[in-house]
Amino acid sequence: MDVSHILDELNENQREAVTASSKYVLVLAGAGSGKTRVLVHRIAWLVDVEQVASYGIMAVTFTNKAAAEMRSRIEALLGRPAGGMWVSTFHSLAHRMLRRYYEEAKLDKNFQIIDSDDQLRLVKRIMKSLELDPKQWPPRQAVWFINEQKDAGLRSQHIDDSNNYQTQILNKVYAEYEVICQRSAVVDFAELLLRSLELIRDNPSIQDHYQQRFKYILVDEFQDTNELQYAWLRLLTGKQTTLFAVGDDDQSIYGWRGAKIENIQDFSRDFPNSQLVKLQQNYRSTGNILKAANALIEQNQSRLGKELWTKDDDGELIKLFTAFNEVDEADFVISHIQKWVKNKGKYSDATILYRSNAQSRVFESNCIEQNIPYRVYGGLRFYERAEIKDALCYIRLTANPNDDSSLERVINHPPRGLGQKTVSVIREYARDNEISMWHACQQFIKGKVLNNRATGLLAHFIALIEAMAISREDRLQDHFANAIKRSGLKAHYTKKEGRDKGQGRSENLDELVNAASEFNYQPESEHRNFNELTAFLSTTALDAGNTNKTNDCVQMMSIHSAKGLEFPLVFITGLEQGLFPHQNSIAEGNLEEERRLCYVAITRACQQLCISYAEQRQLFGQTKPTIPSIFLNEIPSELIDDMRGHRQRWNVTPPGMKQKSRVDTNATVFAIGQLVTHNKFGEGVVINTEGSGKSARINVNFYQSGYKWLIIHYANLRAL
DNA sequence: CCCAAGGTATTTTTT
DNA sequence: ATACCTTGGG
Repeated sequence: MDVSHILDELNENQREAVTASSKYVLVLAGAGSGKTRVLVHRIAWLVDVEQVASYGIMAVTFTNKAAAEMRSRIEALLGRPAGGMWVSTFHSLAHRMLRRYYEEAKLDKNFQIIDSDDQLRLVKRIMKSLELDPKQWPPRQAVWFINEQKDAGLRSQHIDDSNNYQTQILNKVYAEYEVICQRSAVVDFAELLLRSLELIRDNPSIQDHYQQRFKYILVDEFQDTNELQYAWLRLLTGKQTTLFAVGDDDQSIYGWRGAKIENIQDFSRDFPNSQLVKLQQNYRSTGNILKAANALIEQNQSRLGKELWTKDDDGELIKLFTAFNEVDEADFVISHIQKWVKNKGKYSDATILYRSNAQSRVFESNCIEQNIPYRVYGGLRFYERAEIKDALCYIRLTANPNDDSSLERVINHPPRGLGQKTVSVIREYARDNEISMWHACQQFIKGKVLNNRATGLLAHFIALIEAMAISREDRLQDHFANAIKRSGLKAHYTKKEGRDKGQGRSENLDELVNAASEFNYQPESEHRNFNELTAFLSTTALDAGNTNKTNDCVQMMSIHSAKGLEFPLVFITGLEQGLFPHQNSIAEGNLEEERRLCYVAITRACQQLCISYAEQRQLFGQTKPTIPSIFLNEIPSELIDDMRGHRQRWNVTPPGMKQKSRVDTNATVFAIGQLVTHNKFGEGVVINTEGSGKSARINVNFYQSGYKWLIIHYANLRAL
């Protein structure tokens, strides 16, 4: 058999991983070392060489994007569709199992998935009905508690709260939440995993079925698995199962949402006689970038140990820019990008990374002023938009009217006279009688419990949903168009928000109909056991529709969202104590995860890496001096080109600072960044100005005596 | 039912 | 600074 197409383009270690014969294999794949390539080639090896049926292979990822990429690369390498192979996210796989065995999982046939926004709303309502003061008991904290318990595999009944009042209260919310979800026939994200874990664990025949079927399980980004996902994998890994896990402990940056770095660290203990393969040759970055990354991550104590190397040259030094403030920092970054573009490059070569999303503002306004195309990643996704969720809640009700969560959202939206009072009567009645709100509504209409007006309005609402439900048998797009039309949402938004904004919402609703018409329903494979409507609704919950337009523009994103990506030119900004590493992480003692985050950031760069910090930064409305990040000290200075010395000082007002930096006074006009001299304090740099006329003040960072606020009128400053 | 005023928090994100 | 949420008055 000719295996050259699978092995030819691999290095020695990659081949070892792809052809490994051990039952349990852990591949420690450094950044840019060909991790996905190894997974894809491994699967091709199994199918083409070891003659494993596609049907017997399961590949698990965390994101839909990764799953889609993996599947398409597998099919490209095999030269045919990988039918029967399960290549999906944890949640999507769990979901498939639950649709297949909904009865054993004790779920309604038409159960729906709620997203984190729905979950928060639901928890808020429950806490309100339990009369918990939201100031004392923040709903977000309760959501966090519930998800944390589920991720640990615990139901409310398993939790010992006898010694802790706070746990008692939170667990009471959890218990009530479980009841409402079950009655509403909805499951949240963590529930998908927990429910399918319980399904496999409590039904030996089902466990046996999956263990017989999937003899080859492959896991991507293994360092990001949480306790529940790990337990789920172990339940599926039977005596005959081959488990192939790929990950990088140095890139574990999701500890804060439950990822257990221990899962990768303890792999060899939990899976005896496992084979460890390290991929350390990097195909992405220059030598200097890798040296910096290696030196930084070496400061972490708990590591499996790995050092990246490249056949590539050292390349350029890492540029370090010390900015006066965040505006100056943005100006440096953007002008540097301009230079890059003038030379040879494209805008899309460049990415600006930051620790927290709020930092994007300054870069954005600079781009706007200079007419530079840019794109910020990580905003609201399509299916999370309010108007889309509104429409989907109507549609969800047509599939499953018992969904209280959806009913609450739309019963009076757009307003139809069913205000808080009426809704709370319905809610209480449903709760007391242990029925869904939909059933409560029906009983209210028959029983005339409410006054005539409310009864009539309620009957009207019920009739509306029922009328929408009739079109359920139509083509998906017609069903959607009908529901949207009858809901009155478009008119509502146009009236409330005026033409421009309302029109945007209206267009989004049309886009939803489009999405329905383009939906690829696959009853033979992916959507077996799903009807078309349920399949679509599940997709909207599990795959929130990332719009990936690749125009030529500068990209801005948090370091977390940059994981897995690479760019020729990378800026890491805001390297200041408290910002990066973040204050909260320092306080929680999570410095190692912050350092891994910095490692991820550095290893995104292919050719040129620029890092920067500001000497003072505005945060929460206050400008404060900063301390440079300790990570700067951990990068060897011989790798750094410190631009502080040889960057030209401003002799014109930098763009974007015309308003803020100039002061209207008869005295000299000073720009931020300008060098000035003072009779007593000597030379310094203008940091900020404030006020106007004779009371105008100026903030100068003097080289000798530090920061001073001076009244311009009296200070007698001279520009240099 | 809508709007304005005031209080509060403000890391990172996928499913 | 600012965005989000609750609350009170019209």
